[in-house]
Amino acid sequence: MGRQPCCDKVGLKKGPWTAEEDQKLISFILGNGQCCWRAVPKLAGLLRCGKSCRLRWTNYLRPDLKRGLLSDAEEKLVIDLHAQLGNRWSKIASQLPGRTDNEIKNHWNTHIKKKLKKMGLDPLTHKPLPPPPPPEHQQSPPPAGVSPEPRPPSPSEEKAAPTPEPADSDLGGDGELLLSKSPGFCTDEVPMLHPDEIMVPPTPLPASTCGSTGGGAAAAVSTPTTSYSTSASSSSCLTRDEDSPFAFMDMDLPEFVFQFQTGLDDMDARWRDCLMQPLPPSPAPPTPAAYEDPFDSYLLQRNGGALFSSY
DNA sequence: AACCCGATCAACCGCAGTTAG
DNA sequence: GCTAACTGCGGTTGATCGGGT
Repeated sequence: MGRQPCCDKVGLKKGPWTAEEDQKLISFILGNGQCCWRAVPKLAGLLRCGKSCRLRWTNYLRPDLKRGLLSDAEEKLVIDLHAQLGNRWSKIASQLPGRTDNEIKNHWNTHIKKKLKKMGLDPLTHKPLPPPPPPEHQQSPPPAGVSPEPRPPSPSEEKAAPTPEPADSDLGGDGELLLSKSPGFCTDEVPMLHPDEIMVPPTPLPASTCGSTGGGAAAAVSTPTTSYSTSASSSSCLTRDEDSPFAFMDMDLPEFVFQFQTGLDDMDARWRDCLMQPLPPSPAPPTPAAYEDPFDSYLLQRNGGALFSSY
């Protein structure tokens, strides 16, 4: 006999996560570290399967995530990596600190694919597309031995796309990626997280500073998922990329960021404490004025008016 | 104002490899 | 060594949003 089932699928919740669920998950992981996802839902009091918890954490709640559109450099890197790795999104994501495989996959499918096609490149092979066939009323079958290109590949074809096998040797040798030695955080090598390893967001700056610092990394954090529109007012001058309080991890740090370093430990404790607080029975939406404390203000801005994101 | 449609992205599904019993 | 659960990955789906008509 093997192990116990990871989760009995009966009675488990599906669909978008609520703020309360997020808080429970964050609190649990902050308090206990990241381990055995199977046990997480039970211990955290969530009616989710461990898989769902892991996904939510790695794709959305993880504090080191850099949100927002990929920069040009990142996009170039993704294209470069895809040319060598194919659809190995997790491998590609591991070369882009703060990005998830899901995010890159989505970006590829929604942006990069189109760009490459516009440029006349096959997104699968990264080679020039054959010229489009002259328009015909009825497409006649291609001659024997001739591939009816171009056409969108079926999923199975895409899966079997000519992925240059990098021999999975960490791209060493000739196939070594110049950019693969980035010392950044690897998303598919997520270390065990402990509360004191969680980066703490710096105090937000007033909205008036947006754009003037060139960073504004902490000015506001949208909580996407089901609610990224809710924080529009507080983050209107920022891109989502800039929204993340953790976005500075691999960026040129705006000077003001360093001003917060000294108080970081204290903030860490408060971040944790705040997250560990049980939700009030019926949280009254606080008014912005009620949060004169920078940290509370951060939470307020992050979630567009609530300590935790409104859904 | 209402509707349509394309774009976006969080979340789910299912598979494969790994590992515990 | 076998079986079944666990974990991670890639593909796909569906809800939501915003722009156009």
